[in-house]
Amino acid sequence: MRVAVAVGPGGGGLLCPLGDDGMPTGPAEEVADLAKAIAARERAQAPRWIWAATTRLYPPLLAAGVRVARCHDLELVESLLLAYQGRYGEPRSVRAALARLTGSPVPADPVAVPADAQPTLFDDLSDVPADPADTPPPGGAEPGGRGDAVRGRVGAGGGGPAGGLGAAEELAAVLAVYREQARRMAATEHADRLPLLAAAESAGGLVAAEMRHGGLPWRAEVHDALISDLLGPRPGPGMRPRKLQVLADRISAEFGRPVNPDSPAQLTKAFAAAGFSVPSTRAHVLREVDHPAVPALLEYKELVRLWTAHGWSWLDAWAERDGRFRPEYVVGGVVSGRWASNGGGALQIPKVLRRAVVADPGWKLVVADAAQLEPRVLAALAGDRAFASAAAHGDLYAALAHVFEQAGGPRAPAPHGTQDGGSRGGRDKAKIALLSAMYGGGTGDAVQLLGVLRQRFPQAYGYVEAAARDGEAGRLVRSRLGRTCPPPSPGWRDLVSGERGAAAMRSRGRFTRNFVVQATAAEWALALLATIRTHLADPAAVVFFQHDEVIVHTPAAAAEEVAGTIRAAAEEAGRLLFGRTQVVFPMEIAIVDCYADAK
DNA sequence: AACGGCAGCGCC
DNA sequence: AAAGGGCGCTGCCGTT
Repeated sequence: MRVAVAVGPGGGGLLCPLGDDGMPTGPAEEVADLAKAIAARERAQAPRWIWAATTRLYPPLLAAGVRVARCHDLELVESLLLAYQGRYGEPRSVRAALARLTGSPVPADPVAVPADAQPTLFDDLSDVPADPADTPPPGGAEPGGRGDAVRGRVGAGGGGPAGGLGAAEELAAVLAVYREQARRMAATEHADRLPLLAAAESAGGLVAAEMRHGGLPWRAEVHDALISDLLGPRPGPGMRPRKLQVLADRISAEFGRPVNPDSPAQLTKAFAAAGFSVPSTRAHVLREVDHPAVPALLEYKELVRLWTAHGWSWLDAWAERDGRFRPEYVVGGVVSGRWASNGGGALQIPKVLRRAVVADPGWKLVVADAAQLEPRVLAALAGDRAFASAAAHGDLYAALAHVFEQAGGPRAPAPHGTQDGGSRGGRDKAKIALLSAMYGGGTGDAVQLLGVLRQRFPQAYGYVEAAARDGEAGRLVRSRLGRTCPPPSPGWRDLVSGERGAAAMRSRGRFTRNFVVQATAAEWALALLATIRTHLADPAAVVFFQHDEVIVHTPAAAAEEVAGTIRAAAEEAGRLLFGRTQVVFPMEIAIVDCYADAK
């Protein structure tokens, strides 16, 4: 069962049931309260909702207390299909897709509206004024500030009517573009896979909106205590926290002159004056420099990072009064299909701050992490029997180390008594070899290990090698379900034939080599997330997702059950992508009160 | 004063 | 121990 949706003015809209062929089975129904109508149909039929963009449609539904199980997000799918066709970065809105279909001028995508300007009602495109002067920017933004974003959104309309689409036009566009997308998916050599990817991506859009709506539990007072302890009390405006000032003074004293530790240029000069020529002032470089300012400098770097990225201004901006952190997630924001985030650095929460992520009283956090996801994905992708059987159990790296040691013969005997079948050092080497194969590295020890990898696991090795060769030749590569890497940049072919062409060629090879694994891992994670979401019993909710890790916030009594749901979802994700495979995707799961207590 | 590139470092 | 892939965010610094 499928129902197409279009948004009208004043919270109303149009609903149109579709048959299996994607054609309407009857006339569209005009409804005065779209949220209410969708809620009723969701209860009765739980259809797949066909709509223009989850980012526009779903937040107001959530605000009205309405959740849906499934959708087809035309905008996200348009991106996937354009990429599949090698047409990266073209406008992906429904209006643009329709314009391509009808041969009319293609409007540029609207500039993203600021994250804090979320609509409280349905904003259909016809509500966007033709003249920005009609609408004062939210929050009374100063000229040249947020107002420009609003202007850009309207002005980007191109050939369409100035005010965008009315409900009837939007519905017509949704129907036409949906049918066209189905046709394009069916026409690919991955006709059975792209629809899976489309469904997973669309489900991702739903979870992303729900995660933003629900928020990650965040205890501002814990965060504050933590940074106050490390940095000293909150300083006045324009002042450094006390501990940073102490360190800065000590650094200057050790150099014998004032040095701004925030300035790489000043630091380089100061080191030069002291007789140390440093190529950069990165921490790992400075660690090797024998100068008395170094220890204070390293400590300063660590703390200043915490202060600037996650200090009190972060708390002011992001820790909401109801004890939640609500970042904006951007589904498919990374070309590999990983998510990006907008504001708050949601996908870069430092480990020390995980202390501030605490379950509500009577609730638990179920923190689940896919163990060694990318190498397992490679094993399943390549269909390498030997590699897959190494990945058929718990510790993949240990299993590989075992194989390596056998390959090495008497020269590298394994110490006895280790329970995982290989020495610690062997395991680390296996890990390095594998990461080198997937990332395109291969210096030092890794060269030799890569040779072993190639002999013992020719298909797995060959799989990433082939992806690298494709990239070096300027060709496209795809994930398991058909997500496609960008073509080389316009100047790339000239660059490659030029003087320093080899470097550019290898660089693209490393990118495509990694792409096939990273993008397939990302879609495995998407399938995991979607499956978890559909099997989660009501008050429990996914509150965080980061590449290969998911956190569910649940009433304590249901925590064990949630853990089971997650394990089952991991198996299901493997089946969805790879069918029958002996590769397993084990999850490391911790049931905790505080994120910092996981693993 | 505003903008963009870069350095540096946090996460996977 | 670092390197190899992907990001976001901040402050510095040169340019406009």
